[in-house]
Amino acid sequence: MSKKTNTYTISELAGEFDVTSRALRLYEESKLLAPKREGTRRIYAERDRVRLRLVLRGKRLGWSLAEIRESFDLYDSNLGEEAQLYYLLEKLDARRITLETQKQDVELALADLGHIADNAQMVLSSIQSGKNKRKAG
Amino acid sequence: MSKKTNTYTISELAGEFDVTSRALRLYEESKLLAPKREGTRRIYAERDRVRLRLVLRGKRLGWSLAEIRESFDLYDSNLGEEAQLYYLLEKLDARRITLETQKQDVELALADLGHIADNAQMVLSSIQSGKNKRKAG
DNA sequence: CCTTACGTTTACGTAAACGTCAATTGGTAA
DNA sequence: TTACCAATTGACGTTTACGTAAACGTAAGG
Repeated sequence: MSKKTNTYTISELAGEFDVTSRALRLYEESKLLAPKREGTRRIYAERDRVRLRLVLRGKRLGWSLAEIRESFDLYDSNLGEEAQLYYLLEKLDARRITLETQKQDVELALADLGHIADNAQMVLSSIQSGKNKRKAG
Repeated sequence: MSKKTNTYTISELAGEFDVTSRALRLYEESKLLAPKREGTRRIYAERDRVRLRLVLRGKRLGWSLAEIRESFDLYDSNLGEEAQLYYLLEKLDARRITLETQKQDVELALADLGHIADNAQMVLSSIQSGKNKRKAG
């Protein structure tokens, strides 16, 4: 059984995720990606694709590149010493709290949209019933 | 029964929501707030507080001030003509879709955090049981 | 060999969202 | 009146997240 060693050029990866090559280079400079090199050219592996997926998810959540980097650090964090574990758990909890808040915010925003949409639907159907009356009359 | 006509100065409002006065002036310039004036001074009413609350919620969701403005426009939109209603419903649906995506993203991020935390907890408790053994031995 | 496509680094530009003065004004307490 | 405080406008600075252009390398195809 051979490992899957799919690789991608910068433009392939950029195309697949609909970002620019410039962005990928920036993410690398920001320590979010670490493609191998073939001479001077970047060679992206599956690991980088996974990372990129996480980067874009972070962006959709409104995180800065630095915050995304921190989230990677949490994931890769060294679980050696007890103090470090407590520190990690603290940071995880802080993130969890803001995510829970964000979750509520999303729910509220969705509810608001729903109310507006309901209202619009009502107005719309009253307009259309008016048309039907004129047709029938 | 008299209307509640609570008003606030800029620093009161800024203090309550933990933003700077500069930010409030920027939000006004961005048409997100519209406080009355008493001479040259800004007088914020309940309506502005509500708006500000929504602004901050939008920010927590990662929206730009322009996007927040758009959301206000959706809310205040004129429901006069049929075409406008369809337009409105389209925009509402677009927002709903990105919010649903964001909701999933939040869930995924929370799940990831949970896995890391679980792992850390396991390592931590194994460290602590090691201590107990040494204590007992 | 020449062109074309794709990639590289370096450098500068830009829009958004404020922060940070500075100079000034208006109201109030002493 | 004077002194002070909060507030105002205006201008400039800053950070983030890229966009954009210049100048160059490399490999493939005609």
